Formats: sequence, structure tokens, C-alpha cells
Amino acid sequence: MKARPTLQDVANLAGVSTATVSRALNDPDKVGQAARDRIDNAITILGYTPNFGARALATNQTNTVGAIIPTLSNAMFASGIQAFQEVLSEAGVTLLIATSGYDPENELRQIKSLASQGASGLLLIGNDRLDETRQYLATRRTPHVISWCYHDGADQMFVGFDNYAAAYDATQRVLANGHKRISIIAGDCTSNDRARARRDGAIAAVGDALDAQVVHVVQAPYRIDAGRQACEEILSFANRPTALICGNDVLAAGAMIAARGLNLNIPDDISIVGFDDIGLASVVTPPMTTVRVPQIEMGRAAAALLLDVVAGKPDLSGVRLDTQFIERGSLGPVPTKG
Amino acid sequence: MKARPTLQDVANLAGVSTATVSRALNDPDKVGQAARDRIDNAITILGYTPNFGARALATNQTNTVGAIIPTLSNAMFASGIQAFQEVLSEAGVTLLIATSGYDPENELRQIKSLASQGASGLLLIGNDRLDETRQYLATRRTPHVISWCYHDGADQMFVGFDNYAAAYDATQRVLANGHKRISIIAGDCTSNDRARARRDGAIAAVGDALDAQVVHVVQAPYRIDAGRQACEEILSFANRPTALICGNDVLAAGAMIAARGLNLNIPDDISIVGFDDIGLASVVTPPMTTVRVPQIEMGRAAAALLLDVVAGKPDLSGVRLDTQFIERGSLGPVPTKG
DNA sequence: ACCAGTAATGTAAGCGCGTACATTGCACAA
DNA sequence: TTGTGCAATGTACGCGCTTACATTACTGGT
Repeated sequence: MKARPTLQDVANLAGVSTATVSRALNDPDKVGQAARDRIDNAITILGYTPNFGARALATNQTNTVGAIIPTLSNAMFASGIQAFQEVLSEAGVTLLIATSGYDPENELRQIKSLASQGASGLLLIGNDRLDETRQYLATRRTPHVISWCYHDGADQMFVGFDNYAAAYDATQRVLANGHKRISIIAGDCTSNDRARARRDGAIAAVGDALDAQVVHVVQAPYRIDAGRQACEEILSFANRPTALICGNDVLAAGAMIAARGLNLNIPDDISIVGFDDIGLASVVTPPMTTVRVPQIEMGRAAAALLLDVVAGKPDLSGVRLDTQFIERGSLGPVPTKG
Repeated sequence: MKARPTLQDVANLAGVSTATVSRALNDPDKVGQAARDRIDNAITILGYTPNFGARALATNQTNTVGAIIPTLSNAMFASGIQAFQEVLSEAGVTLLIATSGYDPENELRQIKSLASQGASGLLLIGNDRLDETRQYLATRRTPHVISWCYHDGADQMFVGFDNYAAAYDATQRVLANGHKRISIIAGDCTSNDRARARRDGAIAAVGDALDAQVVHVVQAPYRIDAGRQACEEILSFANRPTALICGNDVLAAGAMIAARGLNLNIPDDISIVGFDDIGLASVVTPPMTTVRVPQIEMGRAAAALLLDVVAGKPDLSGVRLDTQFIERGSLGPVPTKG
């Protein structure tokens, strides 16, 4: 029936005042050796753990940050968050996590929730959000870092990469293989600036290559079956593309299944490229050509920056990471007419 | 330079006492309409958010639970945790997350950390942990639920499935295809009861089939390259197996790559089966035969149970979920002697 | 022997909120 | 009119911890 032991209990057992115990905990140098020993002893005997609420109230800081991500089901976020969490953990900071399901309203709700749970900083994904959310963040001066995208000169702190440029570059590589008819399976662009940027980057690259054209642009949620379906649709039209650029690896994997289902050889009949380079990409047959995104590095950098922002360090700036085009078997030269 | 507004500020603005504001927040029915309106108004004007620490201190509850999982990088955990979090969120509970990297020492550290951060309940994975950890959990009466495994009659609360039985069953299916020489690529069994149970279940099934034998048993960490390497090693020996049972889909995917690298046809030359049925399994070529684990359901059930445990509901018992053997292309009949 | 200086410790005042208990005001019955 | 009961609100204390300030016990220099 004993309640959780408090500082007072420890102090009594050790024969000192609560202040001394508190000091022994937070700044051991300030306490004499003898007292420290007795206190340590009392703590283990009692099994004392500081009360989080009381500590937070007294110090006005929680040592907690929050992350709101679209979903953990995408390997892309999962491994980035994993890295994010590891860095925080090393710094003694705990991670509160919430998912928005790509819904801005829900994102705002979760942000409020985490803020009220004492998160002293926030990791947010992408730059598409409600005005109300921006305002909320601004008026409370909530320290936050935006990741998985990057923009110059904005008044926000970004740790990420340029989705548009990466997609543009990848598309150029495809064009360099001689492809003239290109289709795009974009992710769902509603409330998703990254998906939009990838799509627009690809479209722009094709547009800039005067002799090539975009045959179809379809959108699909980031699910394998959606990718398959989208690909089937595209391939059902008369004017088949010779290359397919997908919003991410999951869509590309679905597309590969669809293509194979139609007895098309990849890449001899059709080239397919993905985006993200999640584990799946190197496992499919043929291995997928894709854009490697530095997930781990991004997660680590975001954590480091957020920690700095929360600590109030001045003159902070975002981090721009590079992506890398990974050429594997799913991209080949344009099929010879035949 | 205004500090964060407090209850007192709201009370002043609304011309009532702090008690009334507090009531308006937590139990609106107890407050008159007029007062409530003025309070709501004051709250929005001030942009008031309750202070988490103070609330936690006063109520002695945090509305927070923690989860310590081995890693988020495995799709298996990621999607389960996603479901777990969603249920919590609906109940107004926030999730603290930490990863142990499959290290029991680290698990204990993270448990302590989350507990001291106010987690009023914990989700733990698997049943392999330090005695010290068990003791810690027991003496503090920390409400917790153990998931991703299931055992009968223990004094712990499990929400999961029987890894041993599932592996035993899967192996029987393999045997039913006529395979006599079977090799096993288990996950790293150190501090991992699930990996051990899967391995032992498979070994037992082969042992119970009198005419079959286990050719090799190797362990490898849950990484694609490790699976590939392990498979290469197994296939380099004279007495090649006709079927390969892997500790999870990631290992199996690696094994498939290795087999293909040796110009072996799956399943004509060698059958490969995985475990977990993560998204990857249906994307590889041929599609992978595996054991479907009800990740989403498990996450949801674990959350529901943990919530109940934290709430102190009596007579709670664990949840045993069923797995399902998913037969796809990577398992075939034993090759006819060539 | 005396005083300044310092290290170790104690005292006590909050931090912002919830809530038991006290108080007020008012409707209604007698 | 007086009294009773209930709804609305206020008062004030305590939750467990940190920390500014006060106190004590030594140290060493002169």
C-alpha cells in the first residue's frame, strides 16, 4: 500500500534535507561525499524515481520533444524517426510520437496534443499545412524543425532535401536513356508538398527535353496495390510509355508487379524508377532504380538541429542534404521498335 | 516578453476564480453558462494551454504511455506501433517511444527513462529480459503489456501469437511439400525469445517428421545482406537443402537474392519461406510464402489492453492472436532428382 | 587567537493546477 | 415571511521538486 517514495522520504532515510537530496541528484559536486553515499543508498533502498510532473513544474522544462509524421508504416519515415530518436536518447531527451495520416487537420490536432503534453520542440514533416497550424506555431513560438523537404530562404528551419530537384535529376537520367514517352505515377498530392514537388520536377524535366513528352500523370496513395492499379491503368491505354517514374518505391514496386502481370519485361519493355531507396528497392526483381534519400542522416541532423533550437542557440540554419540517383536494373535504354 | 499564460491569467480576464476556470476545463457541467462563455473567450484571447507538469503533479497522472521496441526499422514493428499509437490517440493518451536495438541493458535504461518521464504504462516486446528489469517492473508495479509473443499461464500480460507454434506449423507445410533436407536461417537469438521460438519450432517440426532432417541452422541479424550471406554460406556446402526456412521476411528476401545469384530457380531448385508477411513479401519474385502476423490487430489489442491495465480494470487477461500461413510462389514441391 | 572565505547543508518560497470544503445566492415550499 | 436545498462559485491547501538565500562548520592567513 505504500505510495511512491518522494524526495522527502529519501531525505528522511538519509538524514538530510530535501534540498541536499535534490542537489545530489542534479549537481552531485555540490554535495559532500558522505551525504552523497547515504543518499544513493537511500534511493536504492526505496526504489526512488523522481516525479516527472513535479520536476517539470519546478524547472519548467520537460526534456521531451514531439514528432508528428504522416505514418510509421512507410519504411521511409520509420527509419528516419529511428535515427531521430537515437540522437535524442543520447541527449537524454524523450520522444513523443504521433501520426497524422497525411491529414492536415489531424496534424494540427496532434501538434496541440503534443504541445500540451509538454513537448518543448516539434519535428514536422513537409511544408504543407493549415494556416491555422502555422499561426499556432508562430504565436506560441513553438520551436520546430521541418524535415523531409528543403527550401531556401524561408523563415522556417528545414532539414531535408529538394524533392523537386531530385525528381528533375532522376528524370533527366531516364531521358538520357533515350526515353521519349514517359508516364508518371505520383503519390497523392493533396496536402503533400513532397509528392507534388516530385511530380512537378519530373514533369518539368520532360518538358525541358524538347523531344520527349509526358504521356500520363496519375496519382495514387502510397500503397503497393494502388501502384499496381495505377500502372495497369496506364498500360491499358493505347499510347504506352517506355518509362514510368513513380512517386516512391512502394508505388514503383506495385507498378513492377503490374508490368510483369502483363508479361512485360523490365526494363526491356518498360523502365520503372522509384524514389526513396527503401530496403524493398534492392530486393525486387530486377533491382529497382531509384533515388536514395539520406533517411538516417536526415533523422540525425533533424534531431541535432531541433535540440539546438530548443536550447535557444542563435544563428541556426537548416540543413540541406543531397540525394543520390541509384541506377539498378529496372532502368534500361528505350526499347527498339519492334 | 510575456510568459505563458496561466490559469490565473484566464481567471482574471474572465473575472472568476481559478477554481472555476479549472472546472470549466475539466468538468464543464459544473459551471454556469455565462461564466463558461467568458472563460472560453479568455482562453482563446490569451492562447492558454494548461501546463503539463502542473496538471500531472496535481492529478498524479500523465495520460502518457511508453513503448520500448527493438527497432522501428523493421516494418513489422513500425506498422504495429502505428496501430498502437492510433488507438492511444483516440483515447487521448500520448505515446512515448524508445528503441532498445535488441539490447536488454539498453531496454532497461529506456524503461527507466520512460518511467521517469511519466509513462503510466509500458508496451514491451518479447519476453527476454534482464532479471533486474523484471524486478524493476515488479517492485514499482509498472503496468505493462508484452507483445509480439504469447505464453499461457504466465503472470504476465501477453498480446501476441505463439512464435513456436507458428514456425512449427509453417515447417509442417514445407514438409508436406515433400522436402527432406531443410536449412534454417534464424534471426539472432541472443536476447530474442521470438527468434529462438521460431527457430526451435522449425527444428522441432522437422524432428517430428522422421524422414526429414535439418541440414544447417545459422543465425543472422535481421538484415537483407545478412540473409544473403547466410544463404550463400548454406548453399556453399555439399549437402544442399531443398527448402530454406527463414526467421523473418527480411532474411528470406536476402536468401532469395543469394539463391538467384547462384542461378538457382525458386522454387524449382530451392523453396524459401519467410515470416511476418511484411509488404516486401508480396513484391519479391516469386512472391514469398510466409507467415502472416496480425500486426495491426496486435498493435490495437495491445493498446486497448494496456489502457485497461493502466486504468486498473480487474480480471484482465492477455490476447492470443492467430497467425496464418500464406502460400505464395516461393514454396514448391521438392525438386525431382536431376 | 581572530576573522575572512568557502564548502556543505538547511530553510522555505514558489512552480501551476485540482479539489475538498466553505460560502453565496436564489428558487421553492410551507 | 422564513427556512430548506441546491447550484454556482470562491478559498486555500497540497501535489513533489528546485533553488535563492540563510546558516553552520571549517580552513588558513596573519
